[in-house]
Amino acid sequence: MNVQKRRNNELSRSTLRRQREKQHRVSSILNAAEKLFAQKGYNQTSIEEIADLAEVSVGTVYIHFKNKEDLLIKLIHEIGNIVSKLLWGEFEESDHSIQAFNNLGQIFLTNFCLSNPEKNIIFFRESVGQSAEVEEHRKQVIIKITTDIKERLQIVQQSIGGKPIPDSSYELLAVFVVGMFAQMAIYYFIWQGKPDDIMDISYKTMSFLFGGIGNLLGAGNPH
Amino acid sequence: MNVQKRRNNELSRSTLRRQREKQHRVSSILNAAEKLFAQKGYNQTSIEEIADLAEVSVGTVYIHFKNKEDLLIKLIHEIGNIVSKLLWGEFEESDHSIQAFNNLGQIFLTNFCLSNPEKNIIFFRESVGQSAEVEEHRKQVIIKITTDIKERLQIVQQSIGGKPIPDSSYELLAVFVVGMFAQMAIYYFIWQGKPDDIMDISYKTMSFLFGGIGNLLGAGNPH
Amino acid sequence: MNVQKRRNNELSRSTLRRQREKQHRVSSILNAAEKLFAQKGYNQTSIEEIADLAEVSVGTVYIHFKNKEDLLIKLIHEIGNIVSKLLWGEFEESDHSIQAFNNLGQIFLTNFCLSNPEKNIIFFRESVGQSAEVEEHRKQVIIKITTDIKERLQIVQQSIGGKPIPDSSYELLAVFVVGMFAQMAIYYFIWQGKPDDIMDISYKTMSFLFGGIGNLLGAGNPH
Amino acid sequence: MNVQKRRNNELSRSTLRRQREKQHRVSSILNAAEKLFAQKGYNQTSIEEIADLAEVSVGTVYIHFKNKEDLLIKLIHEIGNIVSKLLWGEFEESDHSIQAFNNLGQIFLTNFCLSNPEKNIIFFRESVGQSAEVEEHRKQVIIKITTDIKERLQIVQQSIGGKPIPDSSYELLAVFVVGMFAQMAIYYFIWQGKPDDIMDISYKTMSFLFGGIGNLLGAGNPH
DNA sequence: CATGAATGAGTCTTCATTCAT
DNA sequence: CATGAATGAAGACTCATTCAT
Repeated sequence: MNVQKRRNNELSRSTLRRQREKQHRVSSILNAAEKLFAQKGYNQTSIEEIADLAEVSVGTVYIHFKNKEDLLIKLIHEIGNIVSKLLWGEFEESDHSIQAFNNLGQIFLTNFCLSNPEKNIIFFRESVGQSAEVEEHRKQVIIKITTDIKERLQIVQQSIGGKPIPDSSYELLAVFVVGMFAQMAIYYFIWQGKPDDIMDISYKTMSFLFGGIGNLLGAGNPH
Repeated sequence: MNVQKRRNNELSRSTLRRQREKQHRVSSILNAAEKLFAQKGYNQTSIEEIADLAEVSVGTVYIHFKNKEDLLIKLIHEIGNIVSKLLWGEFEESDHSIQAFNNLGQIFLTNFCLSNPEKNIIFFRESVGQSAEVEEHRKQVIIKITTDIKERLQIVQQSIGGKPIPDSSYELLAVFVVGMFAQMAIYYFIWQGKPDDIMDISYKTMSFLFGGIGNLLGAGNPH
Repeated sequence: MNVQKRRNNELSRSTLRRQREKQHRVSSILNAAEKLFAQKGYNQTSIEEIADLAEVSVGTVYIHFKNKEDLLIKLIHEIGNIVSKLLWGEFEESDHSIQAFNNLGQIFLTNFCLSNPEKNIIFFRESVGQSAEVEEHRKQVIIKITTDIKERLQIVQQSIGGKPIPDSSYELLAVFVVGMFAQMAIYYFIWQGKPDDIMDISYKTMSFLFGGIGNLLGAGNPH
Repeated sequence: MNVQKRRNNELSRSTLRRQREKQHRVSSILNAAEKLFAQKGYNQTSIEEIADLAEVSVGTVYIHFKNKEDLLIKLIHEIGNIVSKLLWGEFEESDHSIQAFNNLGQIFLTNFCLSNPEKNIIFFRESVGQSAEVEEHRKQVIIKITTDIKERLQIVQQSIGGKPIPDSSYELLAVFVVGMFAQMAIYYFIWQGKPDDIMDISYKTMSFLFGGIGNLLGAGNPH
């Protein structure tokens, strides 16, 4: 093995290591930001605190993120992706029946709100009322989720052979669903410690939803 | 009219005028704060800007309000009272029937969200994600509204002779209602300019609600 | 008694009352200022607090005193006069002997430092390090006291027939005396609660002084 | 010299330079504060002015000092150390005889009051009557100096074989010495430009002191 | 790429002083 | 004279961002 080759190998190894380290650094910073934003609030958290908790320097934060806002925006999208995967990962593999919806509520409440209290706080509280830039990204993520729900509702409706209704009604329904779950996330998981019985709430939520959807879609009682 | 009497009248007039002026100043400041918080955002608005718009000095703001936070908190409670009066003023004079609920949605969307876009923005966006103090007051107001809705739901349920259900179910229902309307306020009135047809949305919302409530309360189809 | 006379009488009475009230108001304000300056410090006391404690309005303070500084300056001169009367009132009626000095130390420590802790604090702490204006007045008062002491020392020296020494030596002696008592006022009465035995300290102070003066004036042992 | 070694040297040099620069910045700021506090007064000096004079930014001042008060406190301790070194540096190397005290007065007046007019003003005027925090540190420094003097007096007394006297008498003596010199610092060096003849004053001061101490310690006439 | 000291614009807040009533 | 609400200049302090090493 000649010197050139050895060098190449070394570069290769070190490049990989650097990429790993870089990825690790970015994660550290995001995790630190998430923890502190949730704990102390976005405005009350300084970049220095984030850097300290992530065990990097202030300058390093600015290598990987444009500015403080950018940290929040990245967290918003990260959380949006997690929620999307959580909700649709299972759903896509299902029969797209109306019953498949049954699980989504419980998954959101258990696997998101309960399991990720800090993400919950950031998405439903700390990312609201900051700058126009942050608001824009939050809006995109929520509209994405709303649209996803709307499309699934349409699929389900078609699968059960319901009569066609205007697109705007599906949108409205999706807005309702998002609002209901957002409010539960705030009311039960941020303001109160956590609800007594998630399963019960989840069941009742679905019961409410089916009744409402059934009435709105004019498909009679969906069970 | 003798001198004594005239003097009394003069005192009375000047006292009244002072009170009017004081009230006017407080209102000016709150209006200016409301306008600027909605327009530029709470964090991006300085006390000096508020004072300028209200045509008072910076010091005067601090005579009537403890600090910047206090302005936001006062606005939150003011908006909470407005919403309460709007919703329950009419309802109390009604027969408390399930149909009386019909109007509430439309009133909220038309007389609050549409008529007071700045109050809407402040309550559903700018007052979120600030300090713990602000959050506490926002929480109080929303819990108040939620509790009010819960109690009305119970009254209506009793009036139609439905079978008794747990208190927590009414609370859950109220949380749903608040979440649905909050999300409509944000989605249709802050993010989009305004919905095409408020009447239609309002009608569909109630249809959804009746279906959902009916299903959840197990009272069969309420119509 | 005709109307005119009655009126005159009334005016006279009311004028007297007014003067009494005015004097009372000025005293109230000065007392309030003294108490608060000593308690919270000059810089940490606001005119509003002084007005509140004196049970007058903020505006009234400014009728009787040019500004906040003026309050402190008036207090400085008031205290200066009290100290002067305390020290020289008795001394003037004495035989101006060296023994007459004996009492002065004890009078200062007991009748000023111990009896007027607030005046002590204001004169030796709160009136120092403020503005050039305040400093100027404090300087005047202390130089007045220093000069008084110097003159008495000269009188005593003459009365015991000591040999003449330069004027500057008397001044130096007076500076020492002022410094010693000022430091006792601070050290024992402000920093420590109060000394264990004022009589003992007073006695030793005089013993020290007599020894020092005797040595400096070259008059041998003064007893 | 190989590369490795050069690199080490470079690191060493840059680290040293940084330390020098940091030390230099802290000194610049303290010097600027000292000059301005003495010239305009503590209250009349703004942080911005200090930063300007020190040729650093406002933020840099806050990197090295907690707040404005902290600047004054650091100056107080710095001055306290300078005075201590000035007084005891020479004394410790002496025979601890009563004559060794002779120089201390002159050293203080010449090498402190006359040579450091700004430090003199800060210690005896500007650091008085500010906040409780500042007062506490001033108290500590003066008590330290008083205790040092007291201990030296005891040593000298023992060295000349005087009869034992209570500890409190030494303390009182030390308080006198501090008070006399403090008052000279203020009277002659702050209020008057400077005394005509420091040597003469210094000589007389010691003469006074010896007489007073002699009398108080009951050791007879010390010459 | 990493560091972290330096920057300085930006803001809230205070409070002595004024003046219309 | 008395009042006390209004004034607004002044200043301490923060912290996101930069950049020389």
